[in-house]
Amino acid sequence: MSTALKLATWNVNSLTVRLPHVLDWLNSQRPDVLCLQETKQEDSKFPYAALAEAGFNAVHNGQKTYNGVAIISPHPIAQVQFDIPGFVDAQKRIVAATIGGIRVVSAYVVNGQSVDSDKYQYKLQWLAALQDWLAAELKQHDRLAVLGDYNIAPDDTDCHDPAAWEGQVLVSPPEREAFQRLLDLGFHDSFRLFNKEAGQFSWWDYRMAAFRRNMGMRIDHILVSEALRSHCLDCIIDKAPRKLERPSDHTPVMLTLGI
DNA sequence: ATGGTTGTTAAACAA
Repeated sequence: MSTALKLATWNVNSLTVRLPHVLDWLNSQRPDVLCLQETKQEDSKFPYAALAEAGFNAVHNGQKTYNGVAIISPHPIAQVQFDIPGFVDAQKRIVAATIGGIRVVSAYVVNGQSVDSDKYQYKLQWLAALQDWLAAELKQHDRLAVLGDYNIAPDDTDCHDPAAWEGQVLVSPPEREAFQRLLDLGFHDSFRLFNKEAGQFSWWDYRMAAFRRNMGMRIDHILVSEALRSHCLDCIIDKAPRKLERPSDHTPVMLTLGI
């Protein structure tokens, strides 16, 4: 007898603004795990009560104005970890927890702004720290899923116009190599287990009617450990929330596991 | 066309 578990990730670009969308989505999809990024609020502002009303527990690692990550689940949330251990970072980009025997990480990878920026160097350093930490996590947790906004389009098929973006942040070779090093730890890009088509995106810039023209990137990912790979049943990008009034610029990605 | 939009917070900064 097996149970279906639904694990999702969504960069909401301000939970203050997007809470109605998130509550509607939680109520319609009833995921077992929803990881959020860019909540952009201090923990004192996080809507624990509204989520509890809908039947969900939550843990949040937030800060004012920027960043902020959360894990939401109807199940008990245990062994909560904030930030990357041993990596000094003023920015709130990681929360991890164990839910239903699965180790779950909600990650908001640094954007990097442009390849000649100090923020890009921070991005590469941050990714190196993430890799070291995930290597250690894998040793403790066979069933590990790392969900989030990676701010990396792993392949040219994940970018609407590879020629125009060549060498830029989100697609530059050093970032893609960092992403590959995560896969080399033993992770799988769960979306690509099911869908090899180009033009499947999770983020579209607000400008230039990019969503309508499908000028996007696939930068939100659900990486799963080897032990979870054979349990993956489906992974989809749900474009419906991106079509709503006042949407986030990202839309949810959701993995279904048969456990 | 080196543009455009959104969010936070009050003129930029980040994405």
